[in-house]
Amino acid sequence: MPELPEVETVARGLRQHLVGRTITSVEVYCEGSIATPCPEEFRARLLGQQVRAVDRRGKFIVIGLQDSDLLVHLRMTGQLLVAPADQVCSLRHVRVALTLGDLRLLFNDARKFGRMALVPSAVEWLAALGPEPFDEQVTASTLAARSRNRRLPIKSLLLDQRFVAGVGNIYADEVLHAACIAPGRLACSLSYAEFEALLAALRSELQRAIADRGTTLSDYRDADGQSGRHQQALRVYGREGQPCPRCGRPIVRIRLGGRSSYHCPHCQK
DNA sequence: AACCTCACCTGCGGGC
DNA sequence: TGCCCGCAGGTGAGGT
Repeated sequence: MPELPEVETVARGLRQHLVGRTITSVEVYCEGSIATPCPEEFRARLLGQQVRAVDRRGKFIVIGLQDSDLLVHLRMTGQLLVAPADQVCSLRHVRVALTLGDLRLLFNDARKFGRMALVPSAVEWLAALGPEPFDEQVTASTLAARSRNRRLPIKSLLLDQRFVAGVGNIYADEVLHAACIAPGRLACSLSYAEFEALLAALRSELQRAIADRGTTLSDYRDADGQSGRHQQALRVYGREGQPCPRCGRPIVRIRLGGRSSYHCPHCQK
């Protein structure tokens, strides 16, 4: 579920609480939630490490330690929550818990899709990820060039984390609506002007969602357990049958790449 | 190589 | 009330 704006919000909250603290205990309740290394090594290597920084890359949270990086991907239902270490925990799906002095960092994840990975270098581990949408090197020209031979729906390309990092199903639909582009259009068929509109929409939609601290449809919470408020600003996602905010005609849901896609067939061409 | 589908899990809401 | 079905924001393995 969490996409770039939600992960950014979580990372900011974690940064505030965790930077400078030292990991004093590690509890792994679900071994499958650790991608690498093995749980024993994961625990041993984390103990005593001080948190240097907390960042985001695409949909990954990067917790920078002294000699390694702890990566967290929340996938659909993952949450990273900070709570007082002495507080009784009422969460039902805690997979990993780290104690840092008098704080506890809880990785809660109902569907067990999320993963933690302790790696020597986040930059190397995430090298295959595409550029951040706010990176200056991303321009309408570079997007157009990289789409030239791509005969797949533009929405599918937006969801490909190697194309740009951080876009998921909700914001892909919102961005395409803002840019007046139909989700099923083949990527190679977009004009230069459409790539300009797409990039502008990508940046403004993500920025607005970050300002709203993300979209909460069900599970998403920030590091302090708070919901986002961008769900009220969504224009198409989840709004099948409701009027398009731009032209008033009904929003339509289609199936694209196995996922629900919401769009306005009248004003998205 | 490029693209598509499905499996991975669990929970929840709607229909019967 | 309770059961069953379909659906869910992400990703990558495997098939075409």
